[in-house]
Amino acid sequence: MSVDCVIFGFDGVRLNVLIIEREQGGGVSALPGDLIRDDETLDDSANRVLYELTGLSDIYLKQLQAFGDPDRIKGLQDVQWLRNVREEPSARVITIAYYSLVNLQNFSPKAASFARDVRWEPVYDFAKLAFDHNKIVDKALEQLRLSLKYDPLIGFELLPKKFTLRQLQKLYEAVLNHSIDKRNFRKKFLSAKLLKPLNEKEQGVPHKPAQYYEFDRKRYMRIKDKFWF
Amino acid sequence: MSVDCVIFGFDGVRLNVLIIEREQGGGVSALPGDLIRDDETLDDSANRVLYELTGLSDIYLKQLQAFGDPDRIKGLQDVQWLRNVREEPSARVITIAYYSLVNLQNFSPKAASFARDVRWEPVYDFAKLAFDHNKIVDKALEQLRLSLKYDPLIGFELLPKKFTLRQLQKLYEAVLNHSIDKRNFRKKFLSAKLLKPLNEKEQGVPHKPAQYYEFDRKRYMRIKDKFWF
DNA sequence: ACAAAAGTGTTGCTCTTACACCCATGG
DNA sequence: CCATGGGTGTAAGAGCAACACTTTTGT
Repeated sequence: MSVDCVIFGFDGVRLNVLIIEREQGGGVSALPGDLIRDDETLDDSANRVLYELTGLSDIYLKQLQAFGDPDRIKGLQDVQWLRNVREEPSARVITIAYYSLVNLQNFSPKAASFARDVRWEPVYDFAKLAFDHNKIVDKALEQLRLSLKYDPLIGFELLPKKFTLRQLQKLYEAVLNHSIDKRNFRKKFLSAKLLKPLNEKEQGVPHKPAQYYEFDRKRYMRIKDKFWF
Repeated sequence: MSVDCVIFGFDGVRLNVLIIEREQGGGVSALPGDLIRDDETLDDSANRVLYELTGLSDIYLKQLQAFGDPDRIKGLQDVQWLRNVREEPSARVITIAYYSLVNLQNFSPKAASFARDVRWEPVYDFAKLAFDHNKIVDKALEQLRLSLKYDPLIGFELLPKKFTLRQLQKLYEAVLNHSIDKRNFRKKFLSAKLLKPLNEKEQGVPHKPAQYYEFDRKRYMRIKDKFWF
């Protein structure tokens, strides 16, 4: 049994996914993932694997779902790679997928273990990944959209502490993949009172400087039930 | 690795869950579940296990999530039972939970394999189940409520082919666990045009007989996107 | 001066909620 | 005739979508 992690990162313009490149077997790209140990919970396992391969920690990972098609590890390149790395290369592997969102600037992943490289790839176009990892990314993206629609919290995970309304909107547009009316967007967030305006504005920008805000976590805690029921 | 199935059934008044009682180890109650075979998909596995233990088939099972706490099978009675039934009784077992909804009248479960009894238990009060199965039921119920709120389809799975608006409303009230205004409820469903009125009314009831309806699946297919986005 | 993004209100529409009475049937 | 649930409309408020112009800054 294994875990695989879909880590979404936002760079201010595009939504990205964290991809590793494997040492062995021709450098195929894949999601960070590895076998689960016998004595750890699933959540712990996901955190450990992510840390071992990319150096990232302190990321809140949410379980997505299990993928267990017996043929999911039967691709030619996949079989080759497994022969190099696993004790029982043809054993059936069910994987539990996790996903998370981070502000890309705050994390600098470093390849380790059997990863020879780690990088951010834009979600809307990237190449074939190992196993059924493309399917897993699709599912994670679908889940991400749903969550964002029904609960704004995860959106704030992707942004720096201080951010402008424009940044927040760009994020929504990148995830939902469609444009949003500026006035309506602002109205919605400002009336929800989830944002604390700071005494600070953008500097050195060639246009009217924007107000900085931060997320009001306490206020969110008080009203979050509303978003779900 | 195993699968466990949470099957919800509606009897017209209350929401129930399908529970089996095990042959060995003092007749502990549990969800229908068993080990996954090496050559089957997770979905196939869930269907097979449900069939083997209860005789039920042709039920659309949806994956809920994986449960993998290493301590989940360490209860005293659980360990005893595993010793009787499993080759490696102390091996770590991750389980993939599935859930589904059925009209209780249409299915008559029959205990088989290591189940010595199968029965429906009301969701809102039942005793301790084996392993972490109570936690699984809670999670499944939470998921069921969310689904029902955002997509009416699954509600119809729980009802007979012909049903009255009252039955439909009772179902919603049982699942969501709160009462709903009759007029608003009817308005909502009738204006969505998801119901086809039949040329048939209730008979022999000691009050004004109610109109029977059936679910308009074609119409649903045309407009279902609306419910999700 | 120009380019670029910030910031700001109103209107019509749709959806949701709250609420009370008469009707048809069986016993 | 009584008990039981079936069936019906309206009004107020909330939330959502569409839409255009002025302001501030750097170059």
